[in-house]
Amino acid sequence: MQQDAAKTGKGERTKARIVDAALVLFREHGYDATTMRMVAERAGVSLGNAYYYFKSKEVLLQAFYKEMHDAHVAASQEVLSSSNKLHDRLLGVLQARIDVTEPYRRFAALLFRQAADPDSPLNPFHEASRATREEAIQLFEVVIEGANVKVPKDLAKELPELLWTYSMGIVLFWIHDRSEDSARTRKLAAHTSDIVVKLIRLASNPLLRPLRKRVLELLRDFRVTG
Amino acid sequence: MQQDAAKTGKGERTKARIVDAALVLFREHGYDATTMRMVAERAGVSLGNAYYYFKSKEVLLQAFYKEMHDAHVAASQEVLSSSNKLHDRLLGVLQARIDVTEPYRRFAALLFRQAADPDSPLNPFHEASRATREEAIQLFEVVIEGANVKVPKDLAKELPELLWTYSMGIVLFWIHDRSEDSARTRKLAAHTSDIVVKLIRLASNPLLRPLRKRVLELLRDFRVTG
DNA sequence: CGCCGTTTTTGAACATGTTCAAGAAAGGAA
DNA sequence: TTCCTTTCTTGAACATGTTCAAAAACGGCG
Repeated sequence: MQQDAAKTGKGERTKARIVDAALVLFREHGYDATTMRMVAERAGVSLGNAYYYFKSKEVLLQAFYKEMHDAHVAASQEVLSSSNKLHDRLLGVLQARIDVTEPYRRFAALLFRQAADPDSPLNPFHEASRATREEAIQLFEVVIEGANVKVPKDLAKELPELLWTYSMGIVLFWIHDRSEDSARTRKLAAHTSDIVVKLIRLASNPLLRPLRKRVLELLRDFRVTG
Repeated sequence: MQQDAAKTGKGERTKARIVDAALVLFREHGYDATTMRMVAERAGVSLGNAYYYFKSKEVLLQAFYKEMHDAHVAASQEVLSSSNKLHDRLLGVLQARIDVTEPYRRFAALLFRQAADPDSPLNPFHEASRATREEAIQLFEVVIEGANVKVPKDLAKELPELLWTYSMGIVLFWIHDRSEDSARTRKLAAHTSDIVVKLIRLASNPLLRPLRKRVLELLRDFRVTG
């Protein structure tokens, strides 16, 4: 059962070639300027063949996001393995994302373009992208687990997703941020992550259990994600 | 200087015909299913002529949004002229929007699709749509002005835009809401508007002035809109 | 009216995402 | 090997947003 490229199913290899071509071209010319014909040609297949493997140009983006996410996780490792302070870890992960995705700001905008369409399979809240989303949320699980904070069980259960949602808010701001090196977004992340950490500490106070319960229930009831 | 249709500049009339055709077709078939050729034909002009007046299909949407907004304002009048309770007024306006735009939920999704693109002229945060945005914000000015609440000056200045932002959040939720008659969004609006009103009261407390100042400053610093 | 610059209109052409019928290749069963 | 089914591949065609050069209509001016 060897996994040699030569042995891998032919289809698999063709598919990989198409993704690779798309990634290079997306990076080089951006999404809009990259045509499916360019992708097909670079991959050495016919136009129709590209569509045999990818139902639309849009789904080719998923490969790009996956790659960005992997890079983000890798870039997050440094902070996550060097500090156990919640604020450092949270802010570090947010900054890592900016660092990694900075050159591809316009792609992030596309992500939100899709996010707005309830029927798009790329919508991060959509069922079809559950896997991708859960992987992203997992990163925030790690952020919390490795931090020296005690959060009550009920909150702990929801916290990763809450932080992910918060981070999506940062991304949304970042998309519109025209400042040099995304300086404004970095500032926003620093400010708000501080507040978020304080809120978590506050919410963990046993005295606030009833209020916390009510708020968490509300959030659960109106959760957007499947 | 009579404004007879017959006397209005020829260009104006053609332009109006195109908009009218677009509105009817958008309503009937939706945005995607309406082609520029259909619009042109219905308007009785050539395809190229439609593009002479409207740079793209997208900008034709603006006319649609304008119409929806006007309908929303009209539908809001009832509550606004019958109650001076802040909560009733705020929730009433939110509900009016749901009532009015319910049949066009998919259009709202398009709005956010554009909102995600920082360069789109339809982006509600964009400079180009400042007029539209300010008109929408104005509605919330009325909501506050007619309510029997005293808010400190510094907060009062920002409040309309804050409420507008909040209402955009409700819209974002609504886009993904598949429940019958948008029931979930209505519930969300009821819950959150209550909280919002309480927060406004709380924030107006003179004792909280320093905190309020800090938060408002933060908001001003990181305002997304122009 | 006849001329000229501007505005409006047209129809054809183009670019590109997507579909599809038909053929080629691959992989087994007999 | 031969035949059949499934998988893969192709190239042409289609739909539609958009552009553009040229023609037509318009509006004043002499």
